Amino acid sequence: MKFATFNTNSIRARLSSILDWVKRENPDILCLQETKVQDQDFPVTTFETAGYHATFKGEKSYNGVAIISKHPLDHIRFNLYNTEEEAARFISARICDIPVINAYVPQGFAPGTEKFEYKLRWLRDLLGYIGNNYDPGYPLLVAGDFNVALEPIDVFDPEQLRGEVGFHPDEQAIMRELLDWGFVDIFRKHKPEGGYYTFWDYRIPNALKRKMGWRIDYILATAPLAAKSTDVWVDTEARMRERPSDHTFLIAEFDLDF
DNA sequence: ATGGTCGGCAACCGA
Repeated sequence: MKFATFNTNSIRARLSSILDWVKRENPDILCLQETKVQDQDFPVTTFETAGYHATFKGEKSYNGVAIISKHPLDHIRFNLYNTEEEAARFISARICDIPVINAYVPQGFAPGTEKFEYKLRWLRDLLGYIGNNYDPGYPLLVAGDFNVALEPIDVFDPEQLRGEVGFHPDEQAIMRELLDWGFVDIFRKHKPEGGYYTFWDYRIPNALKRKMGWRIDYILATAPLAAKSTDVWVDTEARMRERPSDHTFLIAEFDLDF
């Protein structure tokens, strides 16, 4: 079973590249973030024509998440909270009896701001939601853009970046709590060494070439599923050549019959 | 060479 996650930074702007990638890589499940499209405009038929099911929750201009799957999705949930007005950052579904959560964690702007507090609150609420609804002894996959790098080896310049948004101890503490609840960071399991990134800031010129990246996208799995992961990689080659996103595809392979 | 990121969406906001 091939599982992937990608922050699109507009699914409409990169639809043809994403479709090419899907046809080439043939993932079973693909979690997308920052689709930036309202539900009535989501390119659902494009994915259906390619042989995929799709579930999505979007809003105008910002955020937006989707799960694309070769296999039917059920038990679909669109909200982290039980409110109508929340941002489109959470979507979950069950695929072949495996629960999947796709999250787009708030970016946080800068420590000490209201946006940063919102990010911390959202992460805590995600942790609380998972703790209240799942059991670490059973299969669960959580993927997405967490906008938090955990360890010094996960950013290009830990000394300079320490304390900045995305590499701040308050965010890392909640991420660690989430992992300690019962997740394995699948990338770290297979690649214990550093220097692998999933995000390069557009605002840094030639950030990819200069290796000025961050590992802020994750595929997390509870122990019974993590035991079945066989490989993980970041698809830097296919980083949307003609229209690069600031993120890359992150892919994990599981020894599961799908 | 005298600038130097994107996308959405229509002026700037968010990343």
